[in-house]
Amino acid sequence: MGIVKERYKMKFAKLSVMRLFQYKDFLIRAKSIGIKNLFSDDLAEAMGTTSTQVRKDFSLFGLSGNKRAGYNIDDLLEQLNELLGKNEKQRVVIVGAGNIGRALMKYSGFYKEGLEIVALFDSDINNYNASANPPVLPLESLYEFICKYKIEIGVIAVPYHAAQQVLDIMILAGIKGVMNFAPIALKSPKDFYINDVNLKLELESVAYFVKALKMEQEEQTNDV
Amino acid sequence: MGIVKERYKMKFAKLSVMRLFQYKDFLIRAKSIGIKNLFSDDLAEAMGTTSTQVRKDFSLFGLSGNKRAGYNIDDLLEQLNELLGKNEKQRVVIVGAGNIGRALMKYSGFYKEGLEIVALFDSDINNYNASANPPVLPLESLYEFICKYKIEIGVIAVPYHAAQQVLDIMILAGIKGVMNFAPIALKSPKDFYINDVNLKLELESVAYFVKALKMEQEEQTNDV
DNA sequence: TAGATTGTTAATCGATTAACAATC
DNA sequence: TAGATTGTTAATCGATTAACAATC
Repeated sequence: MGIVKERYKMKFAKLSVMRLFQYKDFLIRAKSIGIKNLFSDDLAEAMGTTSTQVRKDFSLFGLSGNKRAGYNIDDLLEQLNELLGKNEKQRVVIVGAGNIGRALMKYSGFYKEGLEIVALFDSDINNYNASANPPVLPLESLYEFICKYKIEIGVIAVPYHAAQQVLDIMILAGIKGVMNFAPIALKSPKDFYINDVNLKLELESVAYFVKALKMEQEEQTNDV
Repeated sequence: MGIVKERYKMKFAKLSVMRLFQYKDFLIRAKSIGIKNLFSDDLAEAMGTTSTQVRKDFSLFGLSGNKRAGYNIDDLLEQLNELLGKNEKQRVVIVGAGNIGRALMKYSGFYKEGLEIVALFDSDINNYNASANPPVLPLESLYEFICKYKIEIGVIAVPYHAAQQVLDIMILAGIKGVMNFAPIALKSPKDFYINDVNLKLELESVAYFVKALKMEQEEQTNDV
């Protein structure tokens, strides 16, 4: 138990943690088609990374394999589940029932990862649907709901001018971390985790690098 | 002209480029309320970063200010527009007319950044709508459409089992870079840019760090 | 001028990659 | 055993941060 706790460190990079979740997803699929063991090479190939990266990640989190047979999928999955928290379910609320909010809501894979989206909240009365699963509730009931069900994770999928307000309510009600889609630098206490996801910037960066690629190719052509 | 070309380098990190787009958005808003000049400190504050970071980013891309008056918004915007390509419009196709595809489609801010979403494609006949703006077209017409309009940027918002197929068509038709929402390591030529966005992993990582925060706090309590 | 700010160089930090010893 | 694989240490790479000279 002490060892497990020891492993939970904030210092771990988001990217390492995300890769762990990816390994886990792949292992589940591999297991479902009857595979029992895997080498770091196999995992690396499937994920588009290197075997060194895989072993480094595992080593960082204290996951170990076997020098002859690689990694036993059952063992690894058990450790990953404990580490990534499949066992204790974590409940999530989504604020904003637009396309982004709905996209996450519809994703069915969270439940088996220990995440449960328990409700959406919206300010538009036309979107309310208390009997849906998950229900879409009025924004006014957000604070009470979070308190009542002791929710700790939130998703902010509202327009940017409403985001800080929503976050403030969440913080007050006891949420400990959010995924934020609003394009704004939110203010929060330092023991609060914010993961900003800005889809506009992600697409714009693609446009930039496509242009950069073209420039490079033109330059090479000119050099000849 | 040579100088501008020189600035377009693949080596620049995605994060720096994304920050440039953010600076630009903020500058546009600042300008719209009548501000003429800004210090790196002001920009940093608005973006939740540091003035050193701002100046470093600018320096990297050859953007300069003034030791007394900071940065002139008009000048800076002009340079950023040239650098980030507001001038030559780039057209984008989105494949997958689900919630993610629609979320991007509905976003109205792309046009003024030089990006134009010209069409969505879907395999479900119920989603077709050729007269919408942008139109939703059958997947079968993707290849022809890309060729005809010389599209260079794509968004892959389809289920993971269809993603590689869609990408292969895109590559064949002349697309140079994509934003990929499918949770799969796509294969592509090396002069092709892929920006993977995995919303599931982003949310799961929040769950992890919330748990990690709690563990740390418990540990501190125990230490007393 | 004195003070404030930029722009750059150097230092630090962190993540990835390479090298390789251990060992099954 | 010989060969293959893990796990770790060291090297590299890249990005952020600190320090500070230049200068308006």
